[in-house]
Amino acid sequence: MAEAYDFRSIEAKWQKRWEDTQIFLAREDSGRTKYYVLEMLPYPSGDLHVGHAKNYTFGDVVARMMRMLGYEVMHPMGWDAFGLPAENAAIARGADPNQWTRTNIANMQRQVRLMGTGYDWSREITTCDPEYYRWNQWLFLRLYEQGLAYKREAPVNWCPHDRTVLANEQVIDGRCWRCETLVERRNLSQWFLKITAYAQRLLDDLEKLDGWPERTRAMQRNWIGRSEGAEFWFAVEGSQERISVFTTRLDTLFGATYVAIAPEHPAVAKIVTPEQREAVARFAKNLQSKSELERTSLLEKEGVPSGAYAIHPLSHERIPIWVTNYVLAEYGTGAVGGVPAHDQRDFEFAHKYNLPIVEVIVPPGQEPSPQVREAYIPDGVLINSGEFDGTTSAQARKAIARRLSELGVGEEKINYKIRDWLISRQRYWGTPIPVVYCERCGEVPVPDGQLPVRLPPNVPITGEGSPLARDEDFVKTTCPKCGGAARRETDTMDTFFESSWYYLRYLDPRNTTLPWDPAKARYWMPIDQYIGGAEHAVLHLLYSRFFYKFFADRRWVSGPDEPFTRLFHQGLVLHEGERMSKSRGNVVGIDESVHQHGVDAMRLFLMYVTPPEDTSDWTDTGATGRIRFVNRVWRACAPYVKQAAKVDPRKLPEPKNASESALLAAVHAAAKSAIDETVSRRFHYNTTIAKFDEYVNALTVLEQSDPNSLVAAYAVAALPLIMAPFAPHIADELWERLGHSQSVHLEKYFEPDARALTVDQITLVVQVNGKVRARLNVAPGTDEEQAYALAIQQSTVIAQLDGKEVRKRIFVPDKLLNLVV
RNA sequence: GGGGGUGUGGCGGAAUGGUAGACGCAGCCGCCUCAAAAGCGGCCGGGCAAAACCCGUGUGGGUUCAAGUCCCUCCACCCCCACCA
Repeated sequence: MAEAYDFRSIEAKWQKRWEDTQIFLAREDSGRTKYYVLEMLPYPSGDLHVGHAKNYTFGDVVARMMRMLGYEVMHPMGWDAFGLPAENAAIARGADPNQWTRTNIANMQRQVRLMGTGYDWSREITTCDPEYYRWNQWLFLRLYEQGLAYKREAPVNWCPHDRTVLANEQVIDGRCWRCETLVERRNLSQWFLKITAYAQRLLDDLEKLDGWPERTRAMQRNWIGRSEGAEFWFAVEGSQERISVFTTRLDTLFGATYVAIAPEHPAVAKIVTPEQREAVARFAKNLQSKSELERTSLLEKEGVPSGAYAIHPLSHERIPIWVTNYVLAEYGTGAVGGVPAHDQRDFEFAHKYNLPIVEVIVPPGQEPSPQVREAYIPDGVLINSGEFDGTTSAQARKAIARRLSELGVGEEKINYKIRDWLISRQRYWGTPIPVVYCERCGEVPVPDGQLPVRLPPNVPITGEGSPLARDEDFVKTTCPKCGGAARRETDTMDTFFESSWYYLRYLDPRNTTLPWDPAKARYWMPIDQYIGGAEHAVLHLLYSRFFYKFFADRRWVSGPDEPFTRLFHQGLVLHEGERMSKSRGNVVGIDESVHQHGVDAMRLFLMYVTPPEDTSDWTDTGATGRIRFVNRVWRACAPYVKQAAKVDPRKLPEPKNASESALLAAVHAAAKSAIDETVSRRFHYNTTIAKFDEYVNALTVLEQSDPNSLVAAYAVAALPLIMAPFAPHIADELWERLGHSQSVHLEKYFEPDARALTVDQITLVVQVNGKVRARLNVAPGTDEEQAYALAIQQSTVIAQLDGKEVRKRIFVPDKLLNLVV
């Protein structure tokens, strides 16, 4: 093999070979311990770039390592194929969404194969296949039966550009997460999933997920947003209405000098006085015309008096009710007690409208302020609070809650920020919601036997209104209950529905009677290592946890009721320091990169440039370094292949000299690093690949001094085993040239031997008062006395000791000797 | 405002409390070559002519025989959430 390394033909050869021999199939009956590693399934947007490559390469290295370490590895791939871009392509250039999606999938399949990733393709799924989405519908019906899927009218987020509603999780800074259009509020009748029923469990179980990044757990905690407080009501003077409010600061209750209420609150219409009716209506209308963003980013708090008065539940004082722009209709009860002295927002509002400011909390041992200039937020001691004066905030919260409860006007309460998950979309390219509306029977779920409710082809997509609603052939149906005329639901499901359970379908992708066989879930679940972007922290990852808990409650899965034991967020890939984007024209595509550098070099570069969780920067010069490495491997191995073919890489040779033991140590250190980074789940393969460099460097050194070295031949024989998960193509090619008939990827991983890692000379550091003064080359195991005797002969040490007495010696075997004087 | 995180050469980064800067990129010098590319060898934190010595992991302190690493202070930057009552 004197020829130069031709990565193009060799990589293509092995990709075909792996596929033909199906070496990556996952089975349940191997008797091995299972390991399920999964990258979040991609949306088939058209082309893969090196950012995708980093993600899939990382998962593939982990999968190949675990397989060689003796696990039965599940590593599947699929396509998250429903969604807006297909439909937008249809609107923009008349493409058929199905055709558009299928074309993209075909191209991306080709590219994924081009990367040499070892997937079990027999389990591939595509979520827009009727055989997939029928199980979406089936699961929806099970949720419906349990009261966890329901329809109601509610103020929802409406994206005027995409002409659909959005889940709360899909509104980012008041804008649509896809097109960044300002989102509007609309009252619409929509389907929801009752994720709030699982709020507490979703929160509590975050504690168990110690294999997740802390920031992701923190984000979910914040999103669920539990707060402990109390709910109580104000009577409205001269009315039967009561205004309920939620507060976490019941200790400040006596400081409430007004009630603030959201304009959308249903009580507003009932309590507003005739004189104020017009002003309130105008205020509400003005506010409604504003987008969510304009509304929530308003700095100025404004309001109008309703004209009505509330009665304070304890002091029985009469306080005004104001309709304001700063109380959220969707959180808590939509109304709050205004406590200007102890809440900055209330302070600003009261200041503007000259409402009274009553101080009720002071720091312990302090007098009330002569003039309140800003809200005092911390806990303290109560004043101006009747019988509660002198108690601490913490005591007062309990005591006041008790009193309100005795009076029957309130109680302690836990509130969550999380809302139910809105899944209706007024779009075409999604799973039809399996419900019909019958004039006689009302809302009727489609029976299982009639699934799937198929998405009709050739529906014109103009972007105006729900496309399915215009397809009369689809809409007109008969009632499953009475057989009478009925109309189908024309909304489709949020695509996060299908991605909340797809990892279970991989386990049993061709099952025609159930979405998956619970026995298969018992073997494979939970997912041992999940890999994907941090942007899904509260969308996909929270929805999936919710679904999985529902499945666990139904006993469709067993074991822990969390689907993802360990989670890893890979970092972005930049290009020369900039974010890759089509508009910048700086996207580094897979085809281009593979053609230029080869797959192995690309994989090595992506794993080498940073630890996988960090942002990495694709630079052509950096990638060049890994091409050099691949070529170096080839050149360094070439002269030894003949000899290495006769050497057993599992049998440790005896080194004859220092270069040989250095190479031997480098070989074993490289394997040890690969194993350590994998089993520790740290995955810092950048350090492993650095050790590959040292491996090949040591081999090159030996090659020049001793072309017949047996240790060098051994290093060449072992190299494919050690590098296989990282550079799978060149590894298999070398393995074959060494005379092996079976793929190296089916071999057991190389086992590092501690004996090889011990070298005959170590550097022992001599410190004086903690500063390094000399380095001794000694045999490992040199004891303290020997080391000391050598150390005090060193001129640099003598100079530092300068006749002073050595008060203390610290000796760390094979590491250092510190002399304290 | 709340939460999470990060600060190490020109750059990416390495370092179970124990030799700071492994490995690579860029750069510089040399060998090879008619020449270039590739390859091979060497240098590469700062100060000094310099082995020695001094300084050096955002800042200031502390713990320790020993701190990039542990604790506290401050500074800077990044990410997420946010009139959430």
